[in-house]
Amino acid sequence: MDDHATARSGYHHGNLKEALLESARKILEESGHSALSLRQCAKAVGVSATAPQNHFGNKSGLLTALATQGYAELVARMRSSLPPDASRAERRSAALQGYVAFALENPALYELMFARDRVLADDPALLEQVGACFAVLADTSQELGLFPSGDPNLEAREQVFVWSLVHGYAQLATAGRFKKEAMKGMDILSIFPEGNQTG
Amino acid sequence: MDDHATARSGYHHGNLKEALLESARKILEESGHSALSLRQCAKAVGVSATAPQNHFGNKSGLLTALATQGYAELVARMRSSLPPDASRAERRSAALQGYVAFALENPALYELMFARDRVLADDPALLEQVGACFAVLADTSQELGLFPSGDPNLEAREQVFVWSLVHGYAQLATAGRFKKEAMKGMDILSIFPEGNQTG
DNA sequence: AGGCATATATTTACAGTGTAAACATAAGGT
DNA sequence: ACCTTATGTTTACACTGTAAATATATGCCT
Repeated sequence: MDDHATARSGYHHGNLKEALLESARKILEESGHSALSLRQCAKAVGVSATAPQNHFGNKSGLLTALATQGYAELVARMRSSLPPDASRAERRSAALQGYVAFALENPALYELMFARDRVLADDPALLEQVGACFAVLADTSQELGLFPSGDPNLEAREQVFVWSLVHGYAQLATAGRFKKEAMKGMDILSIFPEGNQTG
Repeated sequence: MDDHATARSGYHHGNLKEALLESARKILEESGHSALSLRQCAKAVGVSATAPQNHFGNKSGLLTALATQGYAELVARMRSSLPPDASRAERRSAALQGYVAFALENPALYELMFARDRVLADDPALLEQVGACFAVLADTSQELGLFPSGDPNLEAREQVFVWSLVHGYAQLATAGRFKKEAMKGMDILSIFPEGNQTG
């Protein structure tokens, strides 16, 4: 009958995989990662306790799918609302602000995206999105003017610098490690050192 | 009889708390956080399954104690082998290198130290060590020469910058996010922009 | 010394969880 | 129609955290 989305013929859900991801995401941000279980997701969707196994194999599979989704959204956030003729410095500012905004809006998911153990690190779909994410950062990391221009390893150095700075800021901010009174009017752009560009 | 350390009168262990911490640490680094359970720690020490409850209350208590221990070691690492008359730039280099070295040597513990959910964030002993850790970073963060010197918020800006850069680098490095071929001869100092100091 | 409060460790019990295996039901292609 | 596959269910089991009751040692007080 209805060939898309929330088909429900009683026995078959019709869109269970995405429904499970959605409820998993909700549980994760609302109740923290310790409350996220396959069985709770199943119950929230109204399906048997072991139904998620058919779609994700095991819990790592679900978490991997969540992380993959997270990276895709992060990339979209970094690219959002950018005029096509923006300068590299403008693209960098937009990407950095979008990156941090995503982390602050989805702290539990963001933590999962960088967790060492919970996710299948060599999942192809995940690797693809991770690559896309870091490609955006790499593109915007050039020509910082912070390192000696004769350096043969200049590009790599600039990339590592930008990734480290923005990830560290994002995670420390979401973890609440910075004192609030010192953070007034401070954001990722205000701690980004000016190179020798005009900006 | 023996009033210290590994006393063993059959029933009472004598040093169970530290023994549990030790085995927890071992399990964490050798088998990952998913393998770390109170029951496994108890079994490793040769004690009943619920004995850890007497010393840590619950699992969060054990993880909090682990994280506290981690921060203490991190501080020691940052301060290690520094001549008392070292300049601020020298202290900064030593602290940054010690910080990253600790993270690379204890990746699972380091992740736990910045986890959002697993640890009792307001534990006094933990807060004390966190404070000590950040005090070292704050001390070494001054006079970077990277931001306008007239800035009324200069100190806070410098601190946030240094914490973000070193934490981001440490976590991305432990997570293996940097491509290996680009990392040859690159470390935290080589991505630290030179200010206007002599260094 | 005896005696009692406390700390430390055990046993038992129970609800959640992940996961494997066998089974049931729907969907699709030949 | 029939078989194959995909999708859900049921059942079963081992492992985990945690509460509660119990047992054993330690320390202090008189």
